[in-house]
Amino acid sequence: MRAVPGTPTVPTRDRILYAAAELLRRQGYAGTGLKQVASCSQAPFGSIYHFFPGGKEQLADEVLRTGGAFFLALYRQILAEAPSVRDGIAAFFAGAGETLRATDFQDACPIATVAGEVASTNDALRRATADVFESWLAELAGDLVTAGVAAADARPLAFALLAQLEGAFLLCRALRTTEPMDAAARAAASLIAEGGAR
Amino acid sequence: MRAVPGTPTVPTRDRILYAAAELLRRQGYAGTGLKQVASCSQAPFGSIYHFFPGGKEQLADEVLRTGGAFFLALYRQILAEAPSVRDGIAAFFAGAGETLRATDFQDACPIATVAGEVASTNDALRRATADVFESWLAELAGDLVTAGVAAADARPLAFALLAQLEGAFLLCRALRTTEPMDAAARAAASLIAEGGAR
DNA sequence: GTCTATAGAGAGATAGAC
DNA sequence: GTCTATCTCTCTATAGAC
Repeated sequence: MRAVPGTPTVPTRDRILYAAAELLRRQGYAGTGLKQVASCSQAPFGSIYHFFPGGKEQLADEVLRTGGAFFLALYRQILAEAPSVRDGIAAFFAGAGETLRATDFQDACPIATVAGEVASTNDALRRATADVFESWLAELAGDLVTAGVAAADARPLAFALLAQLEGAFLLCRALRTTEPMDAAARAAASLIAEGGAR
Repeated sequence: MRAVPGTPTVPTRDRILYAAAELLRRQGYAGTGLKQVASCSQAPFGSIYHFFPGGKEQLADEVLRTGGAFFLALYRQILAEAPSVRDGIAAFFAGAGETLRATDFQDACPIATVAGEVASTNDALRRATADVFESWLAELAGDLVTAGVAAADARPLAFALLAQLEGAFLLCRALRTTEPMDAAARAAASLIAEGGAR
């Protein structure tokens, strides 16, 4: 592809990855076709197989892992700007609700929809989602320990907070309200306080 | 169909509904084919369109609503056998974890996988999932009020408990552990106690 | 590397015999 | 009501020209 001088061009591979990420998170794995990925990314169909020889599964695997890493980076950024871990997590829940509203309830968790679909149908992709969830959990549990939560309590509390977030994402998308996310945010704050975090 | 004398026969329509429910909850909407439903229910393919003239969408709609009603009945039964609302909800979370283990992490929420898929892609089915979630929420919030939770707090608390359950279902299926459900159960108990329920 | 055409399988849906 | 055959469409994947 020839770029207009001075216009930075997004590489084809990245365009494919980005378009696939959007489609997968909204429509799921089985519901997203590679033809649709090609048209949305403005890439020729053959390029998908050029850059992802493993086909749909390889593409989805990379989408899940890079999407998971991106979401983790977002979390880290929000926490870095917050005065405390408690406030940071509260800000993260608030931001999730705002994003839902701003995107007409389309942009929620980048991997949840696919995770539900592949958990019992595709073990390679199931592992990808498990790796991502584990990476989030480890980060969150570490932050909770930093905030003063007892080491033995940090992992269960992190699981509860992550479950609260994921469940609220699903309910908000289904009901088209942020009421569940608001309730989840309050519950999360309560659980964190109960856990003894500063 | 001719039944062996003395052998009660499950009606074809019910067999289709039941098989579709199992497949949809494991594989999702786009991932489940009507041919597969026909073979799993031991029904001829044409019978699907005979009993469900609206095709796949009508079938899925009925599956979601009847599955939701069945799950609600299960919840009611567990609560009826428990000495208190608190104990009943705890028993429900415990039962969810046992079912996950007993079914190799396949039987979780009857509608969550489809709910995630259709939230942004099929408004009729999205409404079906929303109606089911709302029915569960209303029941749960009512029980919390009965247990002594202030009326204004019951609905947010019910949302948080439902989100806790749904998020834990997803994490358990992805990670193939009941650790998230155990953590969710503890968190739920803590939230209920905080809310002032007996 | 880019792009098109097509193979081969499987989907949802329908028609019509029995 | 039961069951089969088939239509049309779309999917993943591949081959091969440029």
